Amino acid sequence: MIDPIQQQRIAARTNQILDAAAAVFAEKGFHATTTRDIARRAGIAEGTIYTYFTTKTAILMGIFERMKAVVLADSIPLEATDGDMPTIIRTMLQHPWTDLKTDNFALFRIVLSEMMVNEELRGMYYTQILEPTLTLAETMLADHAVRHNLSPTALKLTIRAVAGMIMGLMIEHIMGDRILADHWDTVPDIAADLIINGFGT
Amino acid sequence: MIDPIQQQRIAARTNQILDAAAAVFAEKGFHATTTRDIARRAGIAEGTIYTYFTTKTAILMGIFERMKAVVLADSIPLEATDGDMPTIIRTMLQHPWTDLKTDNFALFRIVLSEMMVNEELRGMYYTQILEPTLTLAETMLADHAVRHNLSPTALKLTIRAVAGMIMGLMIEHIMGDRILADHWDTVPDIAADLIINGFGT
Amino acid sequence: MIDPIQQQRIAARTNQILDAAAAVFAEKGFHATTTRDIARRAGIAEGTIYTYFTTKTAILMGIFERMKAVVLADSIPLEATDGDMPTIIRTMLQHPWTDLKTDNFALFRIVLSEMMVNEELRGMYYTQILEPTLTLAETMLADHAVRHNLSPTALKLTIRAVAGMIMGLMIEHIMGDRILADHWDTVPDIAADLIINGFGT
Amino acid sequence: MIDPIQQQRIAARTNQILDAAAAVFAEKGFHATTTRDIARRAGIAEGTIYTYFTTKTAILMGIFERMKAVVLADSIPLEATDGDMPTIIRTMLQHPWTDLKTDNFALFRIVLSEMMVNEELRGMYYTQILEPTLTLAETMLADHAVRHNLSPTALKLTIRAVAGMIMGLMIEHIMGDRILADHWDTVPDIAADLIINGFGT
DNA sequence: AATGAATGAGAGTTCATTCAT
DNA sequence: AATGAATGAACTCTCATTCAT
Repeated sequence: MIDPIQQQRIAARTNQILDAAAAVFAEKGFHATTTRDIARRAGIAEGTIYTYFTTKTAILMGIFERMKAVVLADSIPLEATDGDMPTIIRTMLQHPWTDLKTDNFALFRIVLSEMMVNEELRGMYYTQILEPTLTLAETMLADHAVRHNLSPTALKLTIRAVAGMIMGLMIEHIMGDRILADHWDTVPDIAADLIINGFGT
Repeated sequence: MIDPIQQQRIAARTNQILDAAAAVFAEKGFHATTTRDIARRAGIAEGTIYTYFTTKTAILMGIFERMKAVVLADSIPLEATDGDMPTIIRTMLQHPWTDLKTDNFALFRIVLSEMMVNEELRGMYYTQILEPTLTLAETMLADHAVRHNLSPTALKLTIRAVAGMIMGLMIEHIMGDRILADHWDTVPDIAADLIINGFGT
Repeated sequence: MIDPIQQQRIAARTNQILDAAAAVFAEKGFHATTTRDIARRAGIAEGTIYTYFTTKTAILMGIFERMKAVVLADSIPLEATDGDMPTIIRTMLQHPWTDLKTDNFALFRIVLSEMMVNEELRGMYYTQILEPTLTLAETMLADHAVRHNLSPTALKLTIRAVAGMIMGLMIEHIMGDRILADHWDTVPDIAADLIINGFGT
Repeated sequence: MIDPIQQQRIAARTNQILDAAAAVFAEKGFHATTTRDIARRAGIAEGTIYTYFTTKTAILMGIFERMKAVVLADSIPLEATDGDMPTIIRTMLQHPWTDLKTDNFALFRIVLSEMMVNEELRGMYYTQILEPTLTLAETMLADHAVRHNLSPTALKLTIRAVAGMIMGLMIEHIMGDRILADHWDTVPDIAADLIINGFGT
């Protein structure tokens, strides 16, 4: 019933298309990219795409799925920090950096763009990535919150603020900010310091 | 040379179109909206749009210009905080909230989406809104940085982190986060507290 | 009933529009010219055009009418040649040259272009200009035909060949032929010589 | 690398579209014809046109190319006249007649019309058809010119007059002249006689 | 499974013409 | 009579998707 060789072939083609699409999307954006562009880049016929994907949007979903896999794979180390607050924060902050320092940055731009507009994609991102991450953080920082008399809601909001900071910094970078571009590697440290110690009064 | 009545009529029609476009864009997104949709919503003929805008994209730019006007008008109070750090931070954080609590939220989504993909719009946002805001903040916090032995670069990065946090929180809200939706009014306080005092160790 | 001042005003406006239209048509062609172009050039409002012309095509007709007036005015000298064959031929050949050496050349291009496609205009040209001219020539050359044993039909065809030569030379000029451009003034003489004496065997 | 079956299919479709376009253009003119008209006439979808032509104008160019091929193919016999003046003239005059006696006549009208207005097309016609033809004639009549003491320039102008006569006669025919229509077959003889012997004094 | 030609709905935009002022 | 904003039909061209081979 399940032919593993078949499956491999399918997976290979699927990835081939996803790679091509990711490359062209990153260059031109989702809407400006035609299925013809994708096919050409993948070195296949336009029609072949539709053997593996029902829709141009489905390709974007596919790209998203792969990104998700990467992100989730990376959140394992977070579970190994074992309670030490500064380490937890630092780890939280450093991850997205590692993931996106590669060429995925341009792609993130596209996915984010489409996410703002496509409810389904937005839902997928929230349910499958953002929410689990936030929940994980809540769990890990629960003790700390108790120690510091932080209400559960306050904790949740704080965590959202931290997560938001990460996302916001990436967007500012995308916007073309030179300062962030020039000191991108030190950003996690600065951010971690800010989060832990505050800016002072 | 300048007929004020004419100008008013032009301004009125322009705004009428902008309002209609904003509404439809917010509902369906920029690409999914047709010029026909806009015309219908505005109660005018499709061709009339092109008396006031050269291009569908120009309408989006027009929307952006109006948003800019609002944002800049609101940044005046920031200059009146007169050096008190907590007040500065709190003011910085509270503004976007005021601006966007209305229906502009959905619109912000669209503009952001297009910004990720449209270089011109991105440039406009960065040059005309983000950069001036960041620069203003730098000026206001310069003294504080000196007192706390913060290098100019560290200050710049910190400010970017704070600004990023604001933007990130809005995006998380857009993503559909219930916690943020339910406690949206207390977010500025929580965020300000986090920035000023830190999360602790 | 007939107010002469009114009529003058109307004639003036009509000509103003016709001048403007002729100029723009000559530059950009009939289809590429918009009523807006014409209005701008004439220094009037777009709507005003329709007080004097029912249609954009009607303007072209108007231009044609004025050209006709010029051409017919010029054919008077032809009647004064008084039978001398070489003079007749030379006169026939020289006229169009005089008319078109001015800026009308570009305009002729446009009218010809539209004539090829617009039956009404074509008919007007044939009935009001070409046919009368051919008939006039037939009358004037009737004696000569008899003397040379030329059948009436042969005469008619010969006349059409001569008239065709004139038109064809103008078209070749329009096509951009350098030789004709450089020796445009001597063309009537060469042509007359060819018609009268022939090219030889 | 070159698949002959593919090429045939492409050529077939291209011609199918060209035929349809030629027919509709001839009926309604270039501008009055819509791509929809062409598609309908060709029995294909509108979009299919654009697999074979980049532009509506490109279709006109394609038609022109085919006309060119016909004309050039027909100019071979001219080279075989072997110096005999009357034969040369007669051959020169008879050719266009053969080419255009079919339904191409209406089409010639359209191409001419557009040529008056479209610089590119005009250039193509001049460089690829008219100029080569004129040059060929110059070569063939060089000896004759010398014998009759005709300067090179006079020869060139004379040839242009003859070529112009042909074109002019066709235009007069297009204009609806009954005489030419009724005696179209004898026109080349009359014209040749006129050219060779002249009209007399 | 792969191809790529064919499809046709639909998009943005133009512009001759109308009409309220 | 003059204006010029408004109109909306109509245009060319694009492109995601289908389907015969």
